Amino acid sequence: MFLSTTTNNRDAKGRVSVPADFRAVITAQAQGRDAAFDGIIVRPSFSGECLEGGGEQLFEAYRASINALDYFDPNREAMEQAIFGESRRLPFDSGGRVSLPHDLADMLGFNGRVTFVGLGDRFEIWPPEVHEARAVQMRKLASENRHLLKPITPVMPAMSQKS
Amino acid sequence: MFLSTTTNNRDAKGRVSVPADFRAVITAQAQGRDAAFDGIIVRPSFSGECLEGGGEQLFEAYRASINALDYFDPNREAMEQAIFGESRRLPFDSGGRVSLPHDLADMLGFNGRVTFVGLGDRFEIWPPEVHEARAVQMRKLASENRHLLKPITPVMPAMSQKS
DNA sequence: TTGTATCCCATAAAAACCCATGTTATCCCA
DNA sequence: TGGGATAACATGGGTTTTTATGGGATACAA
Repeated sequence: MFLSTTTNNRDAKGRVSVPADFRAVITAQAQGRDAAFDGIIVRPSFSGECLEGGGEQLFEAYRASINALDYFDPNREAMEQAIFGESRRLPFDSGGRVSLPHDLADMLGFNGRVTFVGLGDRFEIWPPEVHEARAVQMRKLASENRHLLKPITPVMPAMSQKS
Repeated sequence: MFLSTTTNNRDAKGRVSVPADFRAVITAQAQGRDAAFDGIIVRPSFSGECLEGGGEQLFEAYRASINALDYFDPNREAMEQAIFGESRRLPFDSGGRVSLPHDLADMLGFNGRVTFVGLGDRFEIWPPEVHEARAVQMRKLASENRHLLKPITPVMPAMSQKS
């Protein structure tokens, strides 16, 4: 599960460190599957304001979801284009960095620093200022609607007490 | 189940001992799941006055709850941001401590001592003075409204006492 | 060449790890 | 039931490892 928010530098070569715990999540996902690719996959979000990213697992999930659509459904083609056509593999270098292509950086307005936001199954990459402004709003909205969150912690399966 | 209230020191390195019985709860939860992570996860509460924390189980429950929201519900994005984006994994060291990041400590006003309050499925972390003041009010409010508590003690299935 | 991507090495700061100690709680046994 | 032995816990400090980050050297393509 991707958690927390981290802001890292994007250097002159376009390289950015992927937060270590994100890397750990991806590496863990990579176990238990053929998993050749060591890196992240990103694509412009539907809103166009940020990049959406994850490991190969996330995009496998998208594939399964898209495969559930009818083969000749025009929406399917649109999804295929938007999800698969627009995404990029960004391999880790030896230090756990990826290089964020210039065209994507330009599109999103990255200038020096980028913010990784963990969102459970996936993460997003934002220009720090844009994210900060948005986070304030989201926090407010979430707080106002927190009743939507059902605290559904499962009852534990008979915790075995030792004698 | 997280129970009781404990106040521990936060040392110069930002380390705080998680109460031993809280650790026991988390360890017990960690059995019976893949459970790689050994530690707690915390995030600023909606009120912003304290940290809310729990084991990975709590946040899995949040995930399930959030997944139940419609994919394009703006509330869902807000929840993802507020819950996942703002939370942090705090791994235990060998002595059962976590290090409480400076930015969170500053945000909440921790200066040396922190209070863990068990709340059943989760716990909260407060500056001791703030918690103490609040506890008085809560106690009063709870007392005034104690009629809301249904007497739910289940009828015990004839507990067989020997001797 | 010139720009771009990849690989390797260096480093300061932060995080994780290891060991030590006083104090409290728990156990055991007479 | 008293009290000493034992274990568990909270806490401190030093050391090692990771992490984020920079820069140079190399390979490739436009």
